[in-house]
This record gives sequence, C-alpha cells and structure tokens, in this order.
Amino acid sequence: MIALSVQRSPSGQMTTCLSCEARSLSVCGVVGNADLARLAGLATVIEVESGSIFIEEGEPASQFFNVTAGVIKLYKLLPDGRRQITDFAHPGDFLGLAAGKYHGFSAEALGPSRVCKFSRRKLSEMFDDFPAMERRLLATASIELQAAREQMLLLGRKTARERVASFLRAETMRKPACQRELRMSLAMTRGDIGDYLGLTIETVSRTMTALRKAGVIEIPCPSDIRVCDIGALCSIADGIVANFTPR
Amino acid sequence: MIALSVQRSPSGQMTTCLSCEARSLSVCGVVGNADLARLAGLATVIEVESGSIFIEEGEPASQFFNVTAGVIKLYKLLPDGRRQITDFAHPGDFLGLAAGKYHGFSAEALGPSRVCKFSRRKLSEMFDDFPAMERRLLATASIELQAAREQMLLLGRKTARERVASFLRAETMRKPACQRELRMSLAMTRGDIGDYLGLTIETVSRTMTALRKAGVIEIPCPSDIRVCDIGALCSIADGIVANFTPR
DNA sequence: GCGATAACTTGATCTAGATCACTCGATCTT
DNA sequence: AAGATCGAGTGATCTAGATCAAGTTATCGC
Repeated sequence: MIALSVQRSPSGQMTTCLSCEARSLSVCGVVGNADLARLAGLATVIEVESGSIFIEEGEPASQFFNVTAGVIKLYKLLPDGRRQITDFAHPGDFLGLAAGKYHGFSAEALGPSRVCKFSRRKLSEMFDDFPAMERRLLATASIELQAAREQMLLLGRKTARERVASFLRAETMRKPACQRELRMSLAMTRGDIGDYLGLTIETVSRTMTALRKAGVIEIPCPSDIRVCDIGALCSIADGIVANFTPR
Repeated sequence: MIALSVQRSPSGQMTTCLSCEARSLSVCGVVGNADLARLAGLATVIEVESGSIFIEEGEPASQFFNVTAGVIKLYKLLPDGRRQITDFAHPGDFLGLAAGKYHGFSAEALGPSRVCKFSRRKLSEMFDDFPAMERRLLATASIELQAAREQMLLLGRKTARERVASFLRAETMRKPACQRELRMSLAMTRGDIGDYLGLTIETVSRTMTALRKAGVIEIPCPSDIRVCDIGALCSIADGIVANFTPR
C-alpha cells in the first residue's frame, strides 16, 4: 500500500528521535529523553516524494504515521472523482488512528515530506510503554474533533467569501502567536483549497481577487499572501459582516 | 450553564449504573459490575426536557455528559443564526470531551431525555480509577473523527439528493444488523435534517418527495419513513448513480 | 373533538456559485 | 527555442438549491 515513489531514508540518517524537529509538536513529545532510543526502535523514517500517495482510503490500516516534515493533504473521494480534502497535516500531526481495520482517507504529500512509520501491531505495546502518549493522543483527537466540527459549519453554512476568509485566517493563525507573520506562503494549489473548502478553483480564485480588491489581502504571487486587514478578515470569516467593501 | 428546565431526577431513581439501559453502549461498559457503585458515585442523573439546551457553546466546560435516553442534537451557530448540526447523539454517546476550557458546541434535547453528568474535575480521577475507560474513549473519538470526515465529504461535495439518501441510510444502519428495520421513525424535524445536511427545509422536503416518487422510500407520515429499495438508496448516497428514476 | 400552532409540502422566482471557455505566464521537455 | 503542460485568473452562461409565498397536514392543549 505504500506507493512506489516512497523511499526509506538512507540508513544512519535521522534514526534518532532526539534530533527530530517535530518531536516537541507531536505525541512523541511526552516521551522523556531517556526513553527516546526505545521509541526510535519502534519507528521507521520514510522520505515521501512530492505528490506521492502513501495512505490510500480502503487499504488495510496496518501502520500509522507521524509527520515530521512537509505538508500532507488528507482526502476522501467519491466514485466519480469529486474530492473532499478533510485536513492538511503538518509536522507533529499523527495520521492513521483508524477507527476500523481500513484507512478512512487517503494521504498525499504536497511537497517533499518526511514521516515516521509505526506498525499498528505495536500501537498497544507503545501505549503500555508510554502511557502518557495515550492521554496526549486523546487530547489531540479532541482538538481534531473540534476542528472537524468547525469545518462542518464552514462547509454546511458559510458563503464562499466566508470560507476563503476562514481558510486564510487559519493559515495565519497556524504558527504560535509570538512568531506569527501576516505574510504566508501556501503549500497548496487553488484546486486543493477548493477541494478543502467545498468550492471550485474558479470560485477560490475569484474570491481571492475580491478580497484583494477590497484591501483585505495582498497577493504578490499566487502562493504568497499577505494579510493587510486581519480584523476585516476575521469579521468576514465569522460571518459578522455580510459584505466587506472598504473606503 | 444548565438550562432552568433541566431537572435533577428524584433521588432514589436510577442512581445505580447497574440498571442503566445505555451502559453496554457507552464507555461505562468497560467498568465491571464490581466497580459500578463507585462509578455511580461520580455521576449525577439528569432528566432533560424536550427542547432544553443543556450545553451552550462558549460556556466553561466544567462537566461532561453521557446520554442514557433520548436523542440530543449538537450544533454550532453563526452570529446571524445560521445553524450547523454536527451530530445527533444517542444513548451511550459521550458529550463534552472538550478540546479546551470551553464547550465547542451546544446541545439540545430533541425529546424528553436523560443524561449522566460527570464533573470535569473528576475526569482524570476516573481515568486513573478505570484505565480501560480512557482507551475506550480514544477508540470512540477515532470513530467520531471518521464520521466527521465522512460528513465533510457530504457537506462539501454531495448533491442534495445524495445528502438526504446518505442521511436516511445512516438512520437505517444505526441499529445493529440483526435487529435492523427498514421502517424508521425520525426524532428530528425537517428543519433539523436541513441544518444537519447543509440544506434548507424546503430542499429536504422536496428531495424526500422525489425519493418517494422514485419508489426508493415510503412516507406514511413525515416522521415515519420506510425504505423500499435499500440498494437504490445506497447507490444514490455514494454518488454511484447521477439520477434515479425507476420504471 | 376542536381550534391553535407548528411542521410540512409545493409552486414561483431568484441567485451564489458551478460550468464552460479562453488567456496568460511560468516551468518542463526535447 | 518551440512546444507542451500546469496553475492561475477572468468573462459568459447556466443551474441546483435558496428564497419567497401560499396552502396543507399533524399535533397538542383544553
């Protein structure tokens, strides 16, 4: 089920969790330094090529993953190809906590990425070894569930303008407040954004342009966006203003 | 934050978990008979009137609940009143595993209901007492997450016909296969269904009528629905057929 | 059983966003 | 360096589902 283009990292490279740049962000953060070698023994580091699909919906969920570098899009498909991206996973995010025996979504790397692979068989073994991990995972799941409900509100009830504003706000807010930038560079295409927001490419593009013309954002180049008026962006995202036309 | 219409059950009634009809369905099912008295000591049984709102979004999440009778709608609101129902909770469902300090959704009883209230303060105490409960809760959260992603696909990419068919199929499938009925009686109104599926009342009504005229379902009375052609219903729900017109 | 109220259905019309059809520019390919 | 390919933007048109407006049917309190 691992796509051919996925390659195991050259042995000797990044086999220790100690140097993992995503550790503090992930469930692995609860494991103390003393136990890191034991944790590393359970994991395999995998380099994932850009565009490679390394989880496919419906395949047996025999392993789960921890993203350590890159951005991963998680999506579900309808038979005729309609796509819904349910989440963009970033370093520290845990993938494949499958409800049943099969993966409930597919995962594709948006750019060159790295993931830590764990065998599902060893999951309960890990929980027994590191009980704090289980509690951390439950907390993580709660947060994800909350985000999922927020996205349901967006998909079910928000307008295109509110959806795009919500997306841009979330992208801005992703970094911790201290190192927050109003300038962001998007890893995903307009098509990905559309599939995430339940819109078409054209509507995403038009709405971005409308926000730019309204003075809410600037778009130096398509993948590069600067928020000029974060207050307006939030008001639009939350549906507080019906229409924003400045001046 | 508990609505006024919520009443504590008369003392002496249903204070034991032993007779709880929802126990086998819920996280409490992992607690052995011997420990049930201890579990019961942590909970307060609350009778919830029809239409009473007993969790309000944004309120401090100082307690959590286990549904033992009735159906509860969970929803989020936009400032102008647009509503998205994120789930219908049934007996055995666990509510309020809040991600943060505040509830992320509101909860309203669709009819006379009963819930078991636990103080949030005692949550970790409970997990320490009944470790299996935590693992069960994680499994539950995984299932909910999967369902949430499925609902995102529905809200973002399915047509009205596919949404209504998906809803009716899910209602049919809710009971275990052995005691499954093709006849169901809906606890929610057309308005609730609309707010769950991201549609208006009128579209839900029209779509139901269309499914009836197509011979897929029968509607003896609005709250009472019988599935005539479960295969067709599933095909529509999964987006396998673009349009279903029999004969 | 009867009137009131709320839930539902159905028709007519409108519109936000989809679809279709190009253009433009950047990046590969050979 | 001339296609070819891909992502993005934009105009013209279309349509699924929303909105507006009545009717109709259930349900419930008395």
